[in-house]
Amino acid sequence: MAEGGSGATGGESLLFLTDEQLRKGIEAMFFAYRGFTADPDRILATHDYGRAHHRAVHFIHRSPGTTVNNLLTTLGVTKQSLNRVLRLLIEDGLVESRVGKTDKRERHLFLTTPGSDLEKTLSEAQRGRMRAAYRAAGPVAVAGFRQVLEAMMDPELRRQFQSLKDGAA
Amino acid sequence: MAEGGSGATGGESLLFLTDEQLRKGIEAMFFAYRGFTADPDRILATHDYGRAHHRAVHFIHRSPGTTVNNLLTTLGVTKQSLNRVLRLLIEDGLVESRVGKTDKRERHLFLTTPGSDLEKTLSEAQRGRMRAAYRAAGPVAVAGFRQVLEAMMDPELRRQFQSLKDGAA
DNA sequence: TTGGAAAGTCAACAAGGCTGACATAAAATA
DNA sequence: TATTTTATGTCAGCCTTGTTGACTTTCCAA
Repeated sequence: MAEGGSGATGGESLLFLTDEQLRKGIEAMFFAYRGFTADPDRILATHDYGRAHHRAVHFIHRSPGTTVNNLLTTLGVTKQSLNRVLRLLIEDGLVESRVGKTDKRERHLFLTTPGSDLEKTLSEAQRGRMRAAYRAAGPVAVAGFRQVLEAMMDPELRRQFQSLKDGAA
Repeated sequence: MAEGGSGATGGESLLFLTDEQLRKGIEAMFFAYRGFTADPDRILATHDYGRAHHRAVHFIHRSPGTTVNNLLTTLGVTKQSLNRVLRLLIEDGLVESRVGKTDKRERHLFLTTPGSDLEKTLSEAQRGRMRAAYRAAGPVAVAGFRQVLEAMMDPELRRQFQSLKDGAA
């Protein structure tokens, strides 16, 4: 209230830490996350998969050969929960699970060609929205966006995110 | 890859629209959202409520006297789904439902004192993290954060968000 | 060599989405 | 006035995706 209503946030003064500003940030996260997942969700629905499958496929693509254990740390779910998702993806031939060479308890996960295709479709859709948002907001805003998001993560997740950020391949 | 690794995003050039940058933004959203919900989730767990209850309580606090129909548009769920949540909150005495004066079909929703208390606890926790992130990133970053989030919303949700932003009381 | 830890799987349950069908009351309209 | 539409609530049943508990296989270290 009593806000003038110039730009998106004002943001020049100390005002950006009022409860009101924080509440707006919270609601913005809520609504933006809905948009963020909307496009992949639509695609997934036509394939009888859900968000959980998307996340698995994304991170297997991101780190081919990752183990189940790695993956469930990244995703923050229980192994039982992940297992259900993986089982279906493997049955459907989107993911391949290879027994570890040095440690036979481990399963290394890879996308098959159809798995890669789905990943591509999903990430294209999601990147499309992201690209539009980035373009609309401009590089300075994007840098700020990323800074705030990183600061919002739990420290452990932030470390994980940062190690994913540049590294690997 | 081949990124130099100076700031969070680089962000000065056209680089901010590469697929790699977009992928990082996507993963940042994912991990940040986990942080965003972590604190309230912990509190809710001790009260036998879930995220759905939090969302209802938040928006009833935000717009006291709102109708069921308004609320389910805002939340983007079905009335059956919302009803299950509201029924429990009303039973537990956190929410009060008053028959509309002008239109007696409508139910207007209000937080009771205990409902307000829970809302306060939850939003304090969530604002705490938000405040820390805002403080760490600074006002310019915050402005950018908000710009990108708004650009990411579905147009209809964006309108809704913007009308909530300053308006009402 | 044996006992514990680690990785993964199976089973069962809960939360919270969803659809469909139906009831009621009130409002709007023909 | 009679009919239709709107707002809400409720029952039943389904699905996804979390959870815990119990179990097997494998590895490693005492």
